[in-house]
Amino acid sequence: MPLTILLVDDEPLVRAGLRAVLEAQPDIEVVGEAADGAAVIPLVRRLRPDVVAMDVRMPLMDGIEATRAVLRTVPDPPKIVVVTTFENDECVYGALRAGADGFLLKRARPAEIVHAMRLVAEGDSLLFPAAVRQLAASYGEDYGNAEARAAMERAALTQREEEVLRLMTRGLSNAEIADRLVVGTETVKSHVSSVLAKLGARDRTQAVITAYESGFVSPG
Amino acid sequence: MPLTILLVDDEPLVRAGLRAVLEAQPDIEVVGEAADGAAVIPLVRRLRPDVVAMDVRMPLMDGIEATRAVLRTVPDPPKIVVVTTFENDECVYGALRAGADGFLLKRARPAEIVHAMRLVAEGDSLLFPAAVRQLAASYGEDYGNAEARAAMERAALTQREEEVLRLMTRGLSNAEIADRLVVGTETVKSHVSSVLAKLGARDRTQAVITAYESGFVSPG
DNA sequence: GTCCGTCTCCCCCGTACGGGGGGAGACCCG
DNA sequence: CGGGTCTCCCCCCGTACGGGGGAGACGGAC
Repeated sequence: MPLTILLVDDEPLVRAGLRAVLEAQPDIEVVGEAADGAAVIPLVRRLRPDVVAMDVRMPLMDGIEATRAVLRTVPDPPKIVVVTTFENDECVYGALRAGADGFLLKRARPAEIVHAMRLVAEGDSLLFPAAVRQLAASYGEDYGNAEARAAMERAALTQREEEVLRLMTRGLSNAEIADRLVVGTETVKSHVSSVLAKLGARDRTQAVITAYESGFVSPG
Repeated sequence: MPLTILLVDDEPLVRAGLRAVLEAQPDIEVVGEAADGAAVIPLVRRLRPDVVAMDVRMPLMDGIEATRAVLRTVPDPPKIVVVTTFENDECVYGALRAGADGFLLKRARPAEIVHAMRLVAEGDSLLFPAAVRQLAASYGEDYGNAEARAAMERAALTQREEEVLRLMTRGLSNAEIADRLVVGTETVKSHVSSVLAKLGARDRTQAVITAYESGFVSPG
């Protein structure tokens, strides 16, 4: 039986290209296409492809959400290969974390694309060699959401404010932070207020989110 | 001039082993050793090694903190190779994010270790091939803080609760969530309350933190 | 049929939170 | 010296938040 593949990409041109490349192989069959992540789950359920080639950047639901959704909701889910244009696309990382089995550059040569699909279908996770270095490099840059990182930089928090923010990201209340820093709660409140103002956050939750998104603190 | 290396590992045996392997090479010189991350910065400043071989798990200051510290405080910092025992060591990921240039398994063959040091010194980031797959697999497992992940699993949130939590992690208020889900704010409050109860969180901020730490949502 | 879980909505109530002010001492730097 | 920044403290005040408790509707499980 052939290797069945579902293509998910908002650009018809890309889908056509992938289809052409893949269907040139006698043992590979493109069983369906979707233009957005939102449409993926029912298609996967119905078509039960071996592999989903998933674009990361799509209008309604991006590849990361879609990957997560498929893996959570579909029993015995297909392998998922994330397809992207840029080697250092920050989304790739999120997709891998969401459970993608590999990723692939759009500019890869046809033979490489075919090879990647076969490898993944066989259960091999892969990180495309040319991109591994870029991926590693992006780690070095202290990965994070670009806007959030910009917000953190613009913020230019003082030492004390950074300290307070860090404690906020541990889930401490103002009173607890005051206790920890051996200052009054009113002092903490004033620090918190300037942190919120500088980060453009409405409340401490948004500030903590920005801290995570910017890489100011990292999960784990 | 030789390739200079600083060894950082809490186990003398491991340091001895690395030293033996590396110094067998005529062009490699181990210029120093440290037993803990806390001692690294002054040593790096004084010895100015080309590469630091850094254990991830150490008593006082772990390899992640140490890596971050070195890269932040030392001008023109050395390359840092993270050394670990386990392929799926969760710390590895954090170290890479902290700016490590590569990682290496302790069980690697001597030739591989030497090769890795040379590669990194030449400016090549590397992810050791045998470990790449493991790393990718660990992505699939949805990397995150173990306790937080356990908390998320124990929580067993309903579909709606997950949805609400996801919107909380976008920084939305109860009213905004209600608006988004087209339900009443009281409904949202009730969902939020059960999310907090299930996650053992005191407030929405702590819930969002757990969500990030567990990998329920990922920065980026 | 009954039971249970989920989703929905409602009430009251206390408080931690956050906004908006003002003010004071310490420090560095031009 | 004055200006700026950082730090800390205090006030009032409104409200979003979270706890507690209750309840109807739907669905699936038994």
